[in-house]
Amino acid sequence: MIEKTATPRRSDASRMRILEAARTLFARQGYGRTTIREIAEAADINPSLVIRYYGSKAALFANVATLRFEAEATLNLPRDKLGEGLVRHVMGRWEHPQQGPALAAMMRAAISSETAQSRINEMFAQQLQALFQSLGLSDQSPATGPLIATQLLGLGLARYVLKLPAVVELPTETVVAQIGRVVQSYIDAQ
Amino acid sequence: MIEKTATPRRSDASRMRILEAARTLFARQGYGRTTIREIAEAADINPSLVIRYYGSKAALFANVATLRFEAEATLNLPRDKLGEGLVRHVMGRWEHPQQGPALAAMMRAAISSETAQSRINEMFAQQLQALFQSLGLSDQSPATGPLIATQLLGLGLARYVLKLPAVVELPTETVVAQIGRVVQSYIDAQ
DNA sequence: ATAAGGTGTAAACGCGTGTTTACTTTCCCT
DNA sequence: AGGGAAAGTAAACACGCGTTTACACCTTAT
Repeated sequence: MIEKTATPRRSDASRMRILEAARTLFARQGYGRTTIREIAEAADINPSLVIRYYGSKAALFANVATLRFEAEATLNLPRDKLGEGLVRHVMGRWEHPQQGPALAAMMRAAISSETAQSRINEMFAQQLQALFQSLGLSDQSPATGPLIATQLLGLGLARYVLKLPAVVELPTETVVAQIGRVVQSYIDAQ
Repeated sequence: MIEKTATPRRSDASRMRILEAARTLFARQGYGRTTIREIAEAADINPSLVIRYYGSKAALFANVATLRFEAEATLNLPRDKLGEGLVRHVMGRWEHPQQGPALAAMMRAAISSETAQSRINEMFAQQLQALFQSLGLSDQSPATGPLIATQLLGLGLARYVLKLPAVVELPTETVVAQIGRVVQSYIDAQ
C-alpha cells in the first residue's frame, strides 16, 4: 500500500499560491481587513476559486492559523538558565521572517475576536499549558506558568504587535537579560 | 463675559445617549463589530442623527476613546512600595465597572488596528511615558519604563482581554505580590 | 473522436454597511 | 399667533463584501 502522495491534483500549484497569499496577507493586516478578492489577486487567481478550494474565508483562515511554540527546544537547559532560555526562544519565534508575522496575525485575531475566537484562545491556552508541563514546572506553584505567560505575552504584544517605540528600541541583550531574570524569578519563587 | 455653559442645545440629551450607547457597545464588542445602527437603536434614536451630531463613525469613536491611566494616584508612595502600588492601581483600573471594559475596547482597537491605529498607539505611548516621568523614574536606566510596560500590558492582556482561564483564576493578592515584586525589581535594577 | 470531469473565468446575487437626502415635527422667539 | 430654525424621521444611495452561478477551456480515458 504505497500512498505517499495521496492525491496529486493539477490545481495543487494554485492551491499553494492561495495558501501563501493568505498567510502573508492575514499576517500583515489581520483577518477582518483582509479580503478574499485581495488574496485572489495576490495569488493571481479568480476569487471564486478561493471559495471552491477552501470552502469559505473562515475555513481558509483555519487552514493557515496554526500555533506552535515548539518549546521543546528549551527542554534540555539547566534549570537555572531556563528563564533566559525561554525569553531567547520566544524572541526567536517572533523574529522568524515567516512565522513571526503569522504569530502577530494569530494574536490580533485572538484579541479582536474577529473569527472563531474560542478556537484560537484554546490553542493559546493549550500551548501554554503544554509548554510549562513539558518544562517540568508542574511541581511548582500553580501560579508559575500563568505568571510567566503574562510577562512573555506582554513582551510579544509591546515589541512585535503594537511595536511601541520605547520597547522596540531596547537592545535584544537587554531584553534577554532583564526579562530572562524576571522569568527565572517566577520559576524560582516559592 | 459669562459663558459658563457655552451652548446649551435642546439635543444635548440625545447627544449624551448616543455617547453612552457608543461607549457601552464599543467597549463590549470593539470598533469593527459595532454598527451605527446598533448604537442608534441602543440610544433610541435615528441612525442619521448619529452622523449628524458626530460626523462619522470614526469621529464618534474618537470622542469616546480616551485613555487615562491616572497614575498620579501612586505618586506619593514610598519608592520601595512602588511596584506593588503600580500593579494594584493598574488592576483597579481594569476592574472598574465602566472604565475596565472601555480599556479593553481601546486595547482591542489598538491591536487590531481597526481604526486610526496610530492615534491610539500614540495615546498608549504617551500615557506610558507620562506615567514613568511623573513617577520620577527618568533618572533610571531608560529600559526601566518599557520593561515595566511589557509586564503590565501582558497582565492586562492575559487577565482582562483574552481572559485566559489560568490567569483569571489567580487570586488578586497573588498577582499583586508576585507581579508587584517583579515590577519593583525592574525599578531597582541598575 | 468524444464524453467527462477537473480547472479557470466573468458576472452577478444578496446582504450589511456608513452615509446622505428629502421631508415632517417640535420648539422657541418676537 | 406665526415664522424659522433645530430636532427627528424614513427611505434611499453607493459601496464592498463573501459567495454563487453559468459558462468556457483544457486534459485525459475510453
